[in-house]
Amino acid sequence: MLKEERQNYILGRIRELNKVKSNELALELGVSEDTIRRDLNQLSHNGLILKVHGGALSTHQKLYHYNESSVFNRENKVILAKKVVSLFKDGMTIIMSGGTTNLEVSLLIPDNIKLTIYTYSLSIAMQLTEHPNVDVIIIGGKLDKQALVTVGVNVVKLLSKIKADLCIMGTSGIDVDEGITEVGYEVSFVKRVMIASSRQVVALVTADKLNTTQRYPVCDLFEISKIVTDLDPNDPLLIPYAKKGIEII
Amino acid sequence: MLKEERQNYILGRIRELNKVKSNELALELGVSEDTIRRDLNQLSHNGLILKVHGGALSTHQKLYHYNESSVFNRENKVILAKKVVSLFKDGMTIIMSGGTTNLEVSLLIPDNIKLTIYTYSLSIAMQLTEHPNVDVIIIGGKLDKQALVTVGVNVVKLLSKIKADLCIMGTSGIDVDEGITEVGYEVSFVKRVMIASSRQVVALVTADKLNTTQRYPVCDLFEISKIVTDLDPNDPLLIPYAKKGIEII
DNA sequence: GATAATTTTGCATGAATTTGCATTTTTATA
DNA sequence: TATAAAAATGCAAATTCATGCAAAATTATC
Repeated sequence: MLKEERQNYILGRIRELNKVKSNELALELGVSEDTIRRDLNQLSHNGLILKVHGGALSTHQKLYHYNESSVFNRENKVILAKKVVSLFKDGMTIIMSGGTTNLEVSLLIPDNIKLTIYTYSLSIAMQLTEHPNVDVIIIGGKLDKQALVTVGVNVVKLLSKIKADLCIMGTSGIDVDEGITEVGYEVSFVKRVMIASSRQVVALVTADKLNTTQRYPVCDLFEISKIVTDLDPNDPLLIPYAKKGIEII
Repeated sequence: MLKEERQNYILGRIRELNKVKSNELALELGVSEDTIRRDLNQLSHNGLILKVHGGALSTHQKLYHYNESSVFNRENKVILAKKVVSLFKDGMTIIMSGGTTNLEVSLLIPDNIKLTIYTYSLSIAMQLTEHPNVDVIIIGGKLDKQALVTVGVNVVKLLSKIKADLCIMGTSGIDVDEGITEVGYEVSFVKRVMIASSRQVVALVTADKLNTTQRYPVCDLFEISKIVTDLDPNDPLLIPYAKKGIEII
């Protein structure tokens, strides 16, 4: 058995098990542990695996880890996110805003669906790298370290050139009369551009945002086509919105 | 079960439960409590968890956490990274390429230094959000999920418009005659543009990359001004490069 | 195809790592 | 303060590792 052949076998083994032990490989392949060690060192040297005492691990261990417990009100956001992903159809081009609700959405996209997603959120982009069939396009610009999103004129300029099927937009405030409003001016501006670039707008609204108003206006209710909440679609709180002709999910 | 495997399990457990108890882990994993304690101490030492009497707690309120143990050859990269940050002066504009060496650099930038950093690496951008005085500008584009960097024509177009003081560039191969070379065509192209946009180019070279050549040429040696390695600057391996007039650090 | 050069492999040695246990010290809590 | 659980410490056994070296296998060259 050739060296390369053996090393390919080891790589395959690591891909399937995520780890290998030197002594087991030596037995499996009928060579000395020294040889295995040398193989592992070479593979590790090429960055293909991670050598550890006693064997090796897959390097495909994530460099960054998502910390579920730091998401506020997570259960409700998951309920909401599940409804959102049901709107996704194969081949769609989608713009996603930032926020932890959208982050949950990106976690729940089924593996088999093919999408192109534009986002200016670092966290969402990071999360989407785990999805096998989503093409991610990051909208670059100056990074807001607090919100982990890019902001500024470049973001607006880039967004305005996109043509998307769907805009999945987190909200800070929504009200029957005032429409959708935002805390920050910059974000409100970006969201207006997102809306203009999308055929359909879906507003993500957790119950605590209903009937609240923030400082900066984003858009009137008639500009959005769907509201997704963590409530039952027939909840009385939602009736005024349904009456405006918006589909409630 | 390998030690690292066990520690990964513990980390996973903490992520999902927010806390673990030593005695329970010992039972779950079939090892002594001493071993668990040693694991917890090591993880705690790396800042990944918070060790407490009886077990450990999750530390990070952060949404994403950097996993140091998955970086290959980390000790040497840290040595190298320390030298790199010594080149940073207040007010500089810097372009940083991707790669784990540069990731270590971004970890080690002193808090008091003010910089503007352009990067197309998601991991580096994420890391830099922890720095109080660095303005981060993300170069957007299609995301390469493997390398966690943006690629494509947009990246090139945006890079070519930047004027930076310093370009901190990871390398895949460097050779006295062949200059700097890269594994992938796309990356080699991006690096050429980075170089053209910077007043000074600093090449990051771990010892194992010295005198190796990859498939795609990036630039000749005379185009770079400094080489930073994890070796002693007077190491005989580096003499041929010094003779070409490149400063070795 | 023969021969030389190079690479690969297995083994011996001592060093280093990992682990569990016994003992002592510290901590949490009633 | 008393008590039990947990932690620190030192130690020994088992395993793994790095290194040098010679034999074996592979590759290159004629």
